[in-house]
Amino acid sequence: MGSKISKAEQTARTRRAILDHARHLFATQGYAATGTEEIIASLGITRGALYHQFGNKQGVFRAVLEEAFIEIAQYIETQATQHQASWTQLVQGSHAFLDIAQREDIRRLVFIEAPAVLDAETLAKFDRQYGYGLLLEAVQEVVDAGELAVSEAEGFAIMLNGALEHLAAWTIQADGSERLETAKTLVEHLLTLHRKS
Amino acid sequence: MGSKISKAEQTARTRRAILDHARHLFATQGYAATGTEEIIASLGITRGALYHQFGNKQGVFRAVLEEAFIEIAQYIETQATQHQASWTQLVQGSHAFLDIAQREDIRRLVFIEAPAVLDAETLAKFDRQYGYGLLLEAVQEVVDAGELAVSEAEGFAIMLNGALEHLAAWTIQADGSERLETAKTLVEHLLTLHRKS
DNA sequence: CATCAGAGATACAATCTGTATGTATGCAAG
DNA sequence: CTTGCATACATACAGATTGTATCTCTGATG
Repeated sequence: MGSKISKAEQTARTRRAILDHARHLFATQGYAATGTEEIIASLGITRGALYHQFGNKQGVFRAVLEEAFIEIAQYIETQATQHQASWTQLVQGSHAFLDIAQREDIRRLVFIEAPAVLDAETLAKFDRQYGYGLLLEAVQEVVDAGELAVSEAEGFAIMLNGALEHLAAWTIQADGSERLETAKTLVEHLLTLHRKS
Repeated sequence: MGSKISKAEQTARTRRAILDHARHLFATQGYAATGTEEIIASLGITRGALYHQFGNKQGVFRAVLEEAFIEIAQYIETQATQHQASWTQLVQGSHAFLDIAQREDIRRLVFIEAPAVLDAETLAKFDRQYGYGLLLEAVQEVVDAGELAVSEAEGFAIMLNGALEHLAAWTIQADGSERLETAKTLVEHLLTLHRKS
């Protein structure tokens, strides 16, 4: 009958409220230190709604993490596709990764909490879809273009991925953008050294 | 007076038993999924002993982790010091890292669980003492010897560290030693490219 | 040998997750 | 329109788990 909001709208609002608050808590306190009670506090709902929408606490984290991953992938995609050459896309994509990883919440969720909270399989799926998978594609294209002298594209992409991740963590430990610039220089230099002459 | 064992011996046995069992459980099930009750089960003691020796569950993990870190550092140290040249030490040390990281328990404890369980400060201390800190020293020596063309030794060490860590995880995902050999080749190639001509 | 400190056991309080059950309402079919 | 039902959510409860407080026992020590 005549009601304020539709059922789908209700669901959407509830999920959004939970996801937003849970993300903030997971990113600031960590997964283990955040209770389901705390997540729904001051949202005007009970734990029943949370369990109905997400199944369990891990389900909430999985949903939160996927949104974080999507943000990463979208940002990098946006930055990289502003260039034509596969080489430039790889370099700019790497820089974009370092930029987006400056965000504390993303780093904490994706690199600190996620590996311990989710099983390897689920995490690998996300990583293939939004993380390492995209990097590998970018590397492969440069290799196919004959501009990168690497024997094993997969291993090289893994190596680059690890380098980027740790550099990102390093840049946050100090304030100012000096380290971020240093990191970008180091990565670009590393890629250049592997460039086919 | 005349008793079976001394007090110090008693403490040592208790701690060792807890550390061994806890390490196995933390490494196979993860920290969160392992209860203190489960840790002391079949050790002939109660949770009281565990809390007396380690304060809390996190204290047990911290002790377990430190032992794992020490094993890593010792193995790498042993392998690296078999060579004289700082350059060779860096290369062989990197290879040694990949070797020791093949052990599933070490990888799980140090790279998956530790970042989520311990606070950043504690983890950083361990890393400086047994992990990244030693790598940085090795890099610095090569730089000082004028054989490495890097502007920022610290950043380069971080980058190398990340590359090694992810490569190690990658080599375990498949069986056989092909990936391990590939990883070693990739790292050595990376270092060689940065070598001062 | 008398005392004390350390090791460990026991019992309890406080959380916290997940589930089972109950209720109201949007929505679709007749 | 009304009847029926599935969905969304609330409530109450069971089970498990961490940490602490208290008590006991026994080496170590002067």
